[in-house]
Amino acid sequence: MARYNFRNSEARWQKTWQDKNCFKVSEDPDRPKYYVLEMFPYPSGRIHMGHVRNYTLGDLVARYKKARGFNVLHPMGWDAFGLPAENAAIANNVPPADWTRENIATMRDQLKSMGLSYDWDRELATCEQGYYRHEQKMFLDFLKAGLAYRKESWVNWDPIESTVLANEQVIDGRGWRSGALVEKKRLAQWFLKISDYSEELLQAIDTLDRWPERVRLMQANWIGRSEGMRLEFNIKGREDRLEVFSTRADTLYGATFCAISPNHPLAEELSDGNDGLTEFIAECNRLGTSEAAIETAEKKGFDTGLEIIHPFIEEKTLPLYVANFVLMEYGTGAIFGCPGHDQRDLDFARKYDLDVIPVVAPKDADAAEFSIGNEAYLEDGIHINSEFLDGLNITDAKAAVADRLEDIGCGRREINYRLRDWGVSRQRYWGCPIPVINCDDCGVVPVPEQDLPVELPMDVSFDQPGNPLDHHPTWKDVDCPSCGKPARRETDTFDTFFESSWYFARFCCPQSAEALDRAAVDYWMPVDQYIGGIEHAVLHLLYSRFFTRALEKCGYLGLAEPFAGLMTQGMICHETYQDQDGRWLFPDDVVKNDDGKFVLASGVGDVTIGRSEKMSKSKKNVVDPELIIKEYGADTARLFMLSDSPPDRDLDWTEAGIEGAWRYINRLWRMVSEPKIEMPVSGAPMPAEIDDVAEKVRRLVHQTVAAVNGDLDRFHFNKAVARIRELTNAIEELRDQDGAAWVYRFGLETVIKLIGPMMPHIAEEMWAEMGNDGLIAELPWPDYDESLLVEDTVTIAVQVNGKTKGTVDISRDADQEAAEAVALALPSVENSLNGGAPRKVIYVPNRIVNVVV
RNA sequence: GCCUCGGUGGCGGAAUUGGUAGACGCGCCGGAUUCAAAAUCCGGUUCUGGCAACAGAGUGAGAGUUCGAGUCUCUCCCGAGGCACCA
Repeated sequence: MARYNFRNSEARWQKTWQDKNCFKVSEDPDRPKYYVLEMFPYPSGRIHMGHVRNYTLGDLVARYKKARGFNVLHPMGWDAFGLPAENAAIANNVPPADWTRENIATMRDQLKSMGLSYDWDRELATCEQGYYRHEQKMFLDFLKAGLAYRKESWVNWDPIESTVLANEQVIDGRGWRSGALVEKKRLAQWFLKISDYSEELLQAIDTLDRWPERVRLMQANWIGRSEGMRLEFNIKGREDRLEVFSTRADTLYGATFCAISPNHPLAEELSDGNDGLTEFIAECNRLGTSEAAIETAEKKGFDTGLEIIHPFIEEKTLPLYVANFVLMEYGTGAIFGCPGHDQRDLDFARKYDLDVIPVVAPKDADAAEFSIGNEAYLEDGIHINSEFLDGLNITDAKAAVADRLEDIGCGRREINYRLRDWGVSRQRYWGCPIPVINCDDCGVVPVPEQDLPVELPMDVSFDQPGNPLDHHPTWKDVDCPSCGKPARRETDTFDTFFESSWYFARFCCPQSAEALDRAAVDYWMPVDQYIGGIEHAVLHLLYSRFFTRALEKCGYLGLAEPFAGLMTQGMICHETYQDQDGRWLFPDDVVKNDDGKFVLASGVGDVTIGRSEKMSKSKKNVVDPELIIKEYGADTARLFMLSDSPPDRDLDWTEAGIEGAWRYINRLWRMVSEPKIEMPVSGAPMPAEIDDVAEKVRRLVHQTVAAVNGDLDRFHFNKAVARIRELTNAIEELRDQDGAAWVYRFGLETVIKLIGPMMPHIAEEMWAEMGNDGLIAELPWPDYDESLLVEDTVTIAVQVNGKTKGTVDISRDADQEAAEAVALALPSVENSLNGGAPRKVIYVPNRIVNVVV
C-alpha cells in the first residue's frame, strides 16, 4: 500500500502557493482585516522546536482566519541585532554581519520548508540600515519630546576584560569568560521615560481583554503601584535630611533602625575615609546588578554610626545602616525598619540584635501580652504602643499618621511605582548606533536629521576586549555638528528591545521611505493576535506598549495599544540523558536495547534518564526540526505541535508522538487514495434517502464543524485535533458501506477543510486527489447546519448521594417526574434505597439525577 | 527572596457555569494478516479484589463548603517562567 509521499507533495504545494501569490496581501477597506503576528526570531543559526511550535500556532490562526473571510496580514522578519553575534565573532572570528546574514538565509529556508503562510515580500531584518535608520529618527524625536534623557547608572564590569557584562554573563559573581570577580561601575547612559506612563500602562491593562490573565497580573505587579508616604527624617548632627518611602508609615512607632542602599549618595559620602564601610560597599557591589542575586544573598548591614531622629518620639534615635538588600532604584533608596511588621526587617533586627516593638496587635489579643516571635505580624489589627494611633486599624492609622507628618513638615503622601525608566544604552557593537555626538565644549549634541542614518561600520575588529566602536579610528572621530570642533561619536548602541518595540508597525509598510506609512498602519494595526513565549510576558510586551504610546505622542501612529490579542505558548521539553560520568548526551546518542534499557548508541554503556526539561543546548536534550521535517514532513511536525498539549502549556517532545502523527497522516491519505467504495462525483447533491448509520455520521460532521470552530476560536487546538480524529474514525467506519458513499465523500471533504490550517500540504494533496478544483488555502471554511447539532435523547448520570450508579437514556429536556421514574427504577438505585423512599431527589435537566437517601 | 503559572492513568492530555473523571492520542497486552518482519486491521487497557456480575479506592498532601468538588475556600509540598544588559 502506498505511503503518502510528503517529499514530493510538500515542495510542490509550497511552490503553488508561491506562484499564485496566495498569501500576498494589501490594504482592502472593503474586507475586515486580521493581523496575525508571531514574535520574530533571533537568527541564532538554525530554527529550534520552539520556533516550530510558535509558527505552527500562528499559521493555524492565519489560515483559519483567511478561510473565514478576513484579509489576513501574516508577516515574518528577523530580530537581528544582539549579543550572540558578537560572541560568535569573538569565538570564531566571523564578522557579526556575515554570521547574522548567513543564519537568516539558513533559517529562512528552514521556515519555508514548514509551509507557512507568510507574505514574504514584507520580510525585514532589524540589522539593516533600512530598518534601524528610522529608530535613530525616533530617538531624536523622543529627545525633543522629553522622553529620552541621560543619567548615570550601574553596569556589571569585568576588570580583566575591561568589558561591560550582561547579567547572563555573570555567573556566581564572576565574569563568564575571564572568571574575574565582577564589580559594579557607574556609566552615563540613555534612558526612556517609561515611568511617565506608569499609571496609563497600568490602567490600560483593563482594556486588554484578549490577553491571558496571568500576563496582565504580571505586568500590573511589575509596574507595582503603591500608595504610601515620603518621610523626611532629621539626622543628628547634620543639616540634611534622610528621605524614606514607606507604605506602612502607620508602624512608625515600631521603627528601630533605618537603612540605605550601598549606592545611596549618603553611603558614598560616609565611606570616604571609612575603610570598613568602603569594603562593605565593595562587597555589596560584587553581587552585580541582578535583582535576583541581590535579593537571595544573605542580608547584611553596616552600622554607619549616624543617628536618625524619630519624628514623633522625643530623644529617640534610630541607628542608620547601609544594607545590601536596599535597592537604590526603588523609592528613595532608603527605608525605616519596623521589625515587628516586616519579615525582612525582623530577620535583620534579630541578626544585629535590634529592638522589636510590636505596634499592631490582633483585635482580640491582650495588648500588654502581645509579642513578636520569629514571624512578623502582617495582618490588620489595632495599633498599640503608638500614642495617638493606639486603637486604630491600619487604614485609619495610615491616614492619621499622614496628616500629622504633613502638619509638622516631615513627610507627604506619595504614590510610588516599582517600574523604573528603561535604560537603552548598551556598550556593544552589534546594535543600532545611538545618534548623538559628544563634544567637549557643547556636551551631548544630537546628530542632525539630514546626517542620518548613522551607519554601523563593517570594518571592525574584535582583537581587543570591549566595544570595537571604541577603537575604530575613523568612525568615532567626527566634528561637532554644533561648533565644528573635533568631537566623538557616541559608541553605545541601543538595547535590542528597541528594535522589537516597533517592528509590528513596520510590517504594515516595510518598504516605506518614512518609518511608518500612516494609512497602512491605520488599516492594519493593532495586531489582532500576537503569539509568542511566556518568557516575554513582562519586558518585551511592556516596552512595546510604552513605545507605541511614545510613537503616538510623536505623531508616528494613532493608537496606544499594539496587541489586541495575546497568546503565550509553553516551552518544548525533552527527556535528558547522562552517561556514567554525568556528561549530557544527545537523544541521538542514546538507543533502547532489546531489554528496553537505554544504552549508548556507540556501544554498551549505561545511560541515566533524567526528567523532561526545557530543550537547551547545554543539556543537549534537543531535537533538530530540520531532521524531523526531512524524515516525516512538515505536516507531521505541525500536527504533533498542535495535538498533544494546549498551546500555553509546556510540550513534551517524544519520538512516539511524532510517529503517531505520521500514522494519522497516512491513514488520511489511504482514505482518499484507496477508497473501498465508489464515491459520487465532486459536487453531487445529497441523495434523498440516507441509511441510519450514515445519517448519524452526517450529523457528526455538522457537530464537529461547530465544535472545531469553538475550539479554534478559544485556542483549544489539541481539542480541535481530537474532535477531527473522532470524526475521521466515524467516517472510516463507512469505508466499505456502499449506501454511505455520499456521506463518506462529504465527511472526508469536510475533514480536509478542517485540517487545512493545521496540515496544509496533505489537505491540498487530498483535495486534488479527490478530483476537486481550487486550493484549500483559498477556499472558505465549511458551514454547518444548526438544526443537526442537538440530538433528541440524552444520556444522563444517576447518582446516589453524589456517587454515580449508572446512566439512563432519556428524552431531551424531560421533566423531573419522568427523570425520577427511570432513575429510581435502576437496579443499583433500588438496591441502595433498600425499599425505602429517597429523602430528596435533585434533578439537573440533561445532566444528572441525584438520589439522596 | 519577590511576582506569576502549573500538578488528573504507565505517558501527553479531556472534562461549558460545581453535575457520568480519564475524550483523543501515545505506550502496553492479546488476536488477525505474513514464510518472517515492517506496515495495516480487530479487541482490551485508572488502580485494588474477583472467572465474572460486581464492590471499593481514586485528580500533588491535608482540612473545609455542598445533595454533589479535578473545578470553590484555607494550609502545605513539588515543578516551571520572569526579576529590568540573553532574546
